[in-house]
Amino acid sequence: MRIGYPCLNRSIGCSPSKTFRLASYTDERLEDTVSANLSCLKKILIYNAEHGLLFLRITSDIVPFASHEVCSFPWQVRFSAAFAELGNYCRKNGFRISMHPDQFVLLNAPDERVLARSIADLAYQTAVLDLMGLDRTAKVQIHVGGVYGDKAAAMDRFVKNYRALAPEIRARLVIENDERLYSAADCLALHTKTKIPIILDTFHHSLNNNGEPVNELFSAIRETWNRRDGIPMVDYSSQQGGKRTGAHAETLDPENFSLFLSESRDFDFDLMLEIKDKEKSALQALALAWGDKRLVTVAMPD
DNA sequence: GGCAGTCAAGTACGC
DNA sequence: GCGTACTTGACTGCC
Repeated sequence: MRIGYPCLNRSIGCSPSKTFRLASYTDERLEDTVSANLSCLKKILIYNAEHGLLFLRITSDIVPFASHEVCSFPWQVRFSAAFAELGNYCRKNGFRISMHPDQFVLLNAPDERVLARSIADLAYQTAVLDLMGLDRTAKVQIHVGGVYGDKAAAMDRFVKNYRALAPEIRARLVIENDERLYSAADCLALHTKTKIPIILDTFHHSLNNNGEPVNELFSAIRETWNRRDGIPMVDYSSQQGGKRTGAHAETLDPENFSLFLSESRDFDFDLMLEIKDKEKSALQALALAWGDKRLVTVAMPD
């Protein structure tokens, strides 16, 4: 088990998600922004190595507008050496890496223009991981998509569109259960037709489930990841008190987290903490998990 | 410098 | 029909 957090680090004084308005796009602006974002990403990786946080989700904004038609800059060529260096650092430190396109990426969209934009974005995120030279344990995670008034048809469309993807995208793509439309059971049904690995989001599962016993679910999910995909990834969060159901917690709930560790003790996975205070919660989680036989560590964290 | 409004993108849901 | 929410954070114009 490696423990990590998504996208941003609030302690180090830079953001890897710098962007700009579409209206102010220029090649120069893009080049400067990506350069700054990659330099910040390097700082995050160094921080993570120093603190024993070995799982990181790279922000989709690392190359702003990368999959947009406005983007005419050959960023893959310009930054190939920088991406390779970041990837080397990840491998050297035993990091697990993921990316998570946002809610606009819909592989089962009936509208072909939406589908085309979605595939372009998947190609971009796949290219980032490929440029970093990461093996296929580095994943791009998406939700199944919309229902469009006919769930069976929407799932069939997912299968069809998934099968038509380029092999390099399929090698990285994984699906995650969401809190309203597609449960873990729905994802497992899609797995039987596509062999796509499944990321379990435990918080979403608590809001949208079919009453599965935890052990059965972890067992089934584990079987969707083959050796080349690495051990499963799991997203963890908990409910923020006083906010709408489904709102992610601002800070780690130690009691809830310890219970989660205990309930999942028979299963190994890499764990992403989707808590709003980011690395702070991840460090707390690492401390709470300390001594857990699953934990991968490089050194005792500070 | 600080603030408020707005920002590429899609869908579903509650009012 | 419209506003809101989503992993939300970051940019921009105005004071």
